[in-house]
Amino acid sequence: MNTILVVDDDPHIVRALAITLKGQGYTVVTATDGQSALHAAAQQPIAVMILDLGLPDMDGTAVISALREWSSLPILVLSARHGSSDKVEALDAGADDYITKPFGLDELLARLRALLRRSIEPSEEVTTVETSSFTVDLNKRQITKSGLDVRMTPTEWNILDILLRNPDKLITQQQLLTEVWGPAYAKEANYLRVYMAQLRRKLENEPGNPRHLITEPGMGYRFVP
Amino acid sequence: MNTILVVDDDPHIVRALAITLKGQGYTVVTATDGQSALHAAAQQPIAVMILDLGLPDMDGTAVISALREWSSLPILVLSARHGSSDKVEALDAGADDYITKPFGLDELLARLRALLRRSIEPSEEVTTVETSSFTVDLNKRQITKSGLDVRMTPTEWNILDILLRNPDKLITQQQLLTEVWGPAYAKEANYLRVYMAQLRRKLENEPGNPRHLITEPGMGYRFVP
DNA sequence: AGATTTCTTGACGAATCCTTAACGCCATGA
DNA sequence: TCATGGCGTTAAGGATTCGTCAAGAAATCT
Repeated sequence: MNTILVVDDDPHIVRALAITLKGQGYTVVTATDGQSALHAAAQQPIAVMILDLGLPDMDGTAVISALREWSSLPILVLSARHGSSDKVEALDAGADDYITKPFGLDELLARLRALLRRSIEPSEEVTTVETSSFTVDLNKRQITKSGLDVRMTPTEWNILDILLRNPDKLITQQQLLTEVWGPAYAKEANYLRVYMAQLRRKLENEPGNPRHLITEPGMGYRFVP
Repeated sequence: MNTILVVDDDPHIVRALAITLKGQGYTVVTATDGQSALHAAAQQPIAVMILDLGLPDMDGTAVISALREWSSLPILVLSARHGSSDKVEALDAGADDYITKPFGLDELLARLRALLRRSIEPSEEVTTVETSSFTVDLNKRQITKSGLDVRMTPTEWNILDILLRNPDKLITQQQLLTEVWGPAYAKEANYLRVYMAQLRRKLENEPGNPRHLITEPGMGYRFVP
């Protein structure tokens, strides 16, 4: 189910929110400062982030800006500050909604639903990709090659997923690195070389002479069906 | 530019909002009741709808539900009612945001920007350039010439990208050199000669007699579709 | 806690790309 | 006619990037 990331420095609020959200059927992940919030967002796919602006280690808008460097997940801001300049600042930094404390739980949940409703749309449709040497079901995360199932590690999946959802499109090394490892790793092209080799060994008929996972020297990689 | 549809039964508010929004560079369309609002939304592409809940002819949530039957455009609700049940109702009917009157104009504008930011994404620009001898998809970075894919090196692509995004426009050698190699190389016209020759060999039917990648002696180069 | 899988890191030859220089062509003007 | 300057073409070296392998660290599972 959808995973919500709750970020607040007050453990009471975090626990109360977590209980409420779990009661609604969401999966909940928590953080109590900006650094761990960013880390948590990079670890797993998050559907919506609920962010308190008053964090101990860094400014709330700084968290938003840092996240927006590499992610477009919806952000719902909680804040005790009613000043309109705070709202404008947070929204323009990249937040999607802003509620002031104290707030009604039912309103929070309704706004959450509104954000989730939008973020569901784009996926679907392209669920299964077929080539001459392998078949991938992107939703079930299942790969078949000549009748046999192929297992992928999490990192391998992330890379493959990006490439397969953009057939024929050149994906920059930077894009791949920031999407999979985060913006701090944008120059570690080693990783890509290692993982592309593994993907080819698992998927291509002739790993040394790939026909679907193509290298564009100096630029990036491309999936050709 | 983006078109905003303002719906409110109070003409004063409509006019005030319209003036403010136009001042921000938006195009504004107005309506004072639910029926004409739905009609206006059907007439033209609307980027965001700002909707007052207290309309004379029909309930505000009814307008939202009716609109959501066929459109997914972002809706920002204005309302004098502070009750959380009103908010939940409107948001669950399909609204994307909810502000209670009285509201700060700068907050309204910030929330508007947040909604617009999200709705821009899906319109992936179809940047594909076609000529009599080759086809280029600038988004995918893919080039086709008589059915076959053509590969480009990073430098070749940088030059081609600049020329193709400015059809019929003369690009000086300085511009190309500074964009691709940096300002320190602004006088190394050798590079351009070498790379233009390679581009022509890969793209033109008669590389010695180019029809699309034209030299303007003493000045620069020009792409002619 | 131990075992297994996964991730990170470094090094090397091979492949690719960039730079540079040399030469021929053509138009212009002395 | 010849000299000059800008442009096109080609080829070779040196620099960069890529594929591959292996081994230790970290994370995950049992």
